[in-house]
Amino acid sequence: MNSRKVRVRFAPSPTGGLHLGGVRTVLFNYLFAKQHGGDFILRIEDTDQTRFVPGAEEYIFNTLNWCGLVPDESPVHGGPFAPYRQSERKALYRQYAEQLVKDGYAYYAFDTTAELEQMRIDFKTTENPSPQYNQHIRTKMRNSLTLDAATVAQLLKEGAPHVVRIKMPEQETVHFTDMIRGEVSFNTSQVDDKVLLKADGMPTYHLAVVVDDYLMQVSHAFRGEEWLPSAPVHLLLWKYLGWEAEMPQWAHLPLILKPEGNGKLSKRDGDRLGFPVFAMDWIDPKTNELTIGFKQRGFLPEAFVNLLAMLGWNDGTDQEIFSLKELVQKFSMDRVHKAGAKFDYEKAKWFNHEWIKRTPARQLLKPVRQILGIYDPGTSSDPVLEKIIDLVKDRCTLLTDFAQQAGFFVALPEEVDTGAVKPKWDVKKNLFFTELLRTYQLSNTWEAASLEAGFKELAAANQLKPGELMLPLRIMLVGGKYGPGIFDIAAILGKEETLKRIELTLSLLEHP
RNA sequence: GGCCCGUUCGUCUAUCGGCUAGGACAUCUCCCUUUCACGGAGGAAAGACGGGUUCGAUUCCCGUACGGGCUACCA
Repeated sequence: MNSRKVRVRFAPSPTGGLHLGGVRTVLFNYLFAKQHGGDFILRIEDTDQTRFVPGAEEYIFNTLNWCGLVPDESPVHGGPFAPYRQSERKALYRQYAEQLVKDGYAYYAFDTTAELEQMRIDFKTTENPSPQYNQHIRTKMRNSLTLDAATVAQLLKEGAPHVVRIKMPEQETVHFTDMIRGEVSFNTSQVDDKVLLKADGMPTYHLAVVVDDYLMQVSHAFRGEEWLPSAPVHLLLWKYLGWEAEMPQWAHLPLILKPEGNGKLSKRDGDRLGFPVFAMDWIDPKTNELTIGFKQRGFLPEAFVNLLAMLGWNDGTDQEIFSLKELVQKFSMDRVHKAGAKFDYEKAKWFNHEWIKRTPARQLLKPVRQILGIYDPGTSSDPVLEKIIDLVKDRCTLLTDFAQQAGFFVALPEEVDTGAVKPKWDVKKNLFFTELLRTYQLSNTWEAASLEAGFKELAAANQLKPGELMLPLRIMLVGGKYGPGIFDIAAILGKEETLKRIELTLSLLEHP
């Protein structure tokens, strides 16, 4: 076993928004690192210039920041193993690729794209619909294994475009112990000769991940299950490069699946089913298309992190609500599931609701101000807003729900649903409210209990049932059939505002 | 097609050989609430299939079925 310091890395490619699965990988990396007093490092895998999307790297940082998963080392934070962008480490990879060729573990391949395509057509059969560049095919292609040394030297000298491919051994069994799956093994004759170094001199993921993990002294490598089939390539590379003793421990995380049907969760599913799959809003600079994020949908970062953690992990008890701090304490790799989990947006919203309920009003001040559009503390002071938040937060599942649940406190209702009272509206009720106006006008105190008492007294005097009058009052103050106790609302609204709204609606009901 | 991984209520999951199979979301019923929610009580709901091993299998092994992933000079 190695006693090295724990160092884990998350290495996204900047090709778009960070989706649920991506953030969960970050989370598990982070939790494991922090739990062991280790480092969580962020590396950017931007070796594919054709897919690189400007702005994506910054977006990744913003997401990590919002979630509270700040790396110890990264392209922006710096660190002892800089640079952390693969595009800036380009020169490094070539030398290792050459070393592999020299040692006979890899070879140059000069095949053109067209030749490769032709090969896939020529060797395609019903039994083998997708022929691979493997130990059989390579003997029929143009590479340093089939060409004589002089020709190869000449081609290289001429600068002929070429790639470096790993030479997979025949009939060897490669096996390793996955932290989640246990013993996993592969027969090398089943895996193809993957490209290690591309014609443009950039490494593929296979070479880069091994070289960088080695150089950056990564001790544990967590990634999605979709990487499992290429694990033998990486294992062999560690061995061929002579670094076997330093190889990190692997963990392949289960996939997050789409809610209906089967398959990996994709951005499309979110669009189709109406829920976010990205942590934060993502605008594709190529298409200008906006994909809504969990943040903008009204999720608290605590809830988002919590829901992600529970998608594939639990602590063995019935507890479901965990703070990030608690997760760091209780997380354990051996309780991560093997099977993929379908994403359930309803449950996700439940997590958010729980977090809104248990977050102190103070901490909700900022997001609520943003949603209500009141940035000026003068409009509504913090203490008042805190009172409002405490009154309504139980009925808010998303932060955006505060718009409806609390909007009427800070502004006149946009729409007053007079239709809800009009059918039963009559002279007696009109009279009652006119009198109520006078009573409230004269009252010295202005708090919920006395307002309610006065209301009921007056109702009795007019021989009306309070129940019939509460809804009209609610419509007057709130505008609709929702919100907390009506006298609590009136108390916060204040005398002037309350009377104003009653008068306003009263005239609306009289002169439609 | 090949290789790899997986399989407990509709969904997320507990169970590390003794199970009347527990919890949560969703759903249904009732209570609370003179709005809408929150909340409370309760109901319905699961071990893919077939073989072993064992006194005993959801749990261990094998096979089958089903699902998923990979099969690019993408990660």
